[in-house]
Amino acid sequence: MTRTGTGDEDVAWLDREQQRSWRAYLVGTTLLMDRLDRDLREQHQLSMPEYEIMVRLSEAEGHRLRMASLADSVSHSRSRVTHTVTRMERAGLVARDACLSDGRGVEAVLTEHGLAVLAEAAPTHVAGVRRLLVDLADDEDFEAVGRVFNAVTDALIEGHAAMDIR
Amino acid sequence: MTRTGTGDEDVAWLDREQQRSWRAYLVGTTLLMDRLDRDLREQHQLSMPEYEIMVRLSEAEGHRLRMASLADSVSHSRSRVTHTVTRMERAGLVARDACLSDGRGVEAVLTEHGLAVLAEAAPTHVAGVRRLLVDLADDEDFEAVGRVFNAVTDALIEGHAAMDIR
DNA sequence: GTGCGGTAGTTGAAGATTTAACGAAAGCCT
DNA sequence: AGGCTTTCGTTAAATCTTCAACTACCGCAC
Repeated sequence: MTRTGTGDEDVAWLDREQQRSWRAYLVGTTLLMDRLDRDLREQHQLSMPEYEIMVRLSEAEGHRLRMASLADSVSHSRSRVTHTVTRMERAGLVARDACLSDGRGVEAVLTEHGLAVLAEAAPTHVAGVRRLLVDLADDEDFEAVGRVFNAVTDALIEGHAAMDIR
Repeated sequence: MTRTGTGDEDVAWLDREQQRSWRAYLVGTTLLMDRLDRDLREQHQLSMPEYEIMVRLSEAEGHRLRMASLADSVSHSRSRVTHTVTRMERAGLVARDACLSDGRGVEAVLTEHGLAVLAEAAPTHVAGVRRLLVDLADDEDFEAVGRVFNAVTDALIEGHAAMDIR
């Protein structure tokens, strides 16, 4: 509002505590994702994005999902999902299937092998998430994390908020 | 402990609420980082990693830091920082300088131009962080995020604070 | 001093992601 | 039916990141 000459007066900077939280989040996220990804790769020859995709497929009807839904559910670009699924297909984790109801459509299906790999990977991955994140936080703090990032998601995806109001 | 045949009994899965928080965090982070990065690129021809590096340099003595410190402070690999700094050097944002006290060392220095670009980018970037994250959360919730990811960082970096367990 | 392990930083190739453009099929409107 | 627009998924190229060497230098032991 006032002017003193530095040019910063109208900028709503973060206060010291907010700054600290923001950086902790940035750095912590970098380290955490890095580590979880590395663990998955070393122990199960899977990347995080691949794992995420397998989880979504495993939860779907018939272990299959249209490419677009898959992309939306993990919030990755369609192109990215195309590439990831191609790699996974090559590894025998998923298969592609034409969509009967829509000539343009393609469905990704989790294979037997994919399901087996997921069943192996899930326990160690979840243990990592616990050990490196969930168990480090108070229950209340972790719930706060959930609230905050649900709000972020709502702000960045149209139609997401409506779904969650319940 | 007991066995019923599904094989899941010894696994400490996340409960419904934890699961929800974890996914919100994953998806929210993906969307948020994507968006902040996109905004920086469109408005200032900068990527998030580049911006992060400029912030660290701007806060350092003489606007300069050893490559290794820079890498540590943003939690990126040294190789990554080498590549990023090379690109930034090409863009005239930083310069490289030999380190006097250590023949192996290299210092990255923020140029005048780099400082000017940062001064332009910072307000809009911070505004985005506020609008898409900080202002969406209760103060207390955001502080919780800070606590959680400080704990994560402590757990993943030796010497950061950890090692008090055991 | 010499040797030796460790650290600093770079390099090039491989891998992953983004971007923009594209062909094919749907949906819609008349 | 015909034309127009949108959506689906893929592709190729550019960009960014990781990975595994590799050089150069430091520090310490002897």
